[in-house]
Amino acid sequence: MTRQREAVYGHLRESGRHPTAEEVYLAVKRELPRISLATVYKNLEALVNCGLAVKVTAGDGAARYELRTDHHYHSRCLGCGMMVDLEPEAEVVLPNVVKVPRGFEVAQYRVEVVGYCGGCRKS
Amino acid sequence: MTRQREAVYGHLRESGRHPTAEEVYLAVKRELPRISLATVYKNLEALVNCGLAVKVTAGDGAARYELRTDHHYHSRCLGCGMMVDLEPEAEVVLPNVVKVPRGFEVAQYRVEVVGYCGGCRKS
DNA sequence: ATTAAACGGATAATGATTATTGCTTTTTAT
DNA sequence: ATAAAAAGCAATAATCATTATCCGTTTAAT
Repeated sequence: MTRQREAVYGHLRESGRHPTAEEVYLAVKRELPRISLATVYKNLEALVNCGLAVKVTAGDGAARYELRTDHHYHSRCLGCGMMVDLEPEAEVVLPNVVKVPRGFEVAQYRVEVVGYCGGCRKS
Repeated sequence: MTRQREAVYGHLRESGRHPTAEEVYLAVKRELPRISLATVYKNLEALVNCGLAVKVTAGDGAARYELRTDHHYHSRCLGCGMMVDLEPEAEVVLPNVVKVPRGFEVAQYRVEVVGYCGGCRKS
């Protein structure tokens, strides 16, 4: 845990959001002005590898990162890309409701609700 | 519907797979050797815009395309990136099992089972 | 203290996708 | 039928996110 990695981790913890690598970079730079974007990427990857953080690839643009918590779902806004955690109303174990191909080893499953947030909603 | 667009559409229909833009390009090139990768991208985008096809962004690598069908789920192999349709065992209406934020307009939801296919499975 | 390993910073490279440009084909209006 | 306009194509350049490389510096082990 170096100062840089601590700062990256700290931003994930304090922001409580799902920032992109770029956003983490801009935020951490205020504290460590000499940090490089590549360092942020490297430290985010390190945090993911040791299980402290999770990388959520939205698909359209940049990947987003968050601290690892119990399994939950996300909503994603097609307008601004904002990502928000969703609380499950009922626990659903996805691998039980779909037919997984023979021989397929399930590592994880993802559920994402896509649409438009209040601010971006088309009027 | 130009010859090029027809060929792109035809490949999506006949392959029955989830090819990337590159794979569509290579396949269509056998029929229309002068076609350009950019044309394939543009036509894929046009097919998506008019609702004939769906773009499925896996997150790690290139996006994949398929013809629009009724809603279904996907599995994705972390080894080779292969994507396979999943038949639901039971119909689950996702927006009913999560709390969507106030004001959020749900356009679609995605379910993805991630893991390793039989061929890529770690022994 | 000395050597090796890990890390950080800067920059270059890569890979997927999108934008631009000029040309060709098709469509439309006369 | 012919001229003008529009749409589409191909090639290439540009962009964006991410990863690799290189080298100097810090940290850890002996």
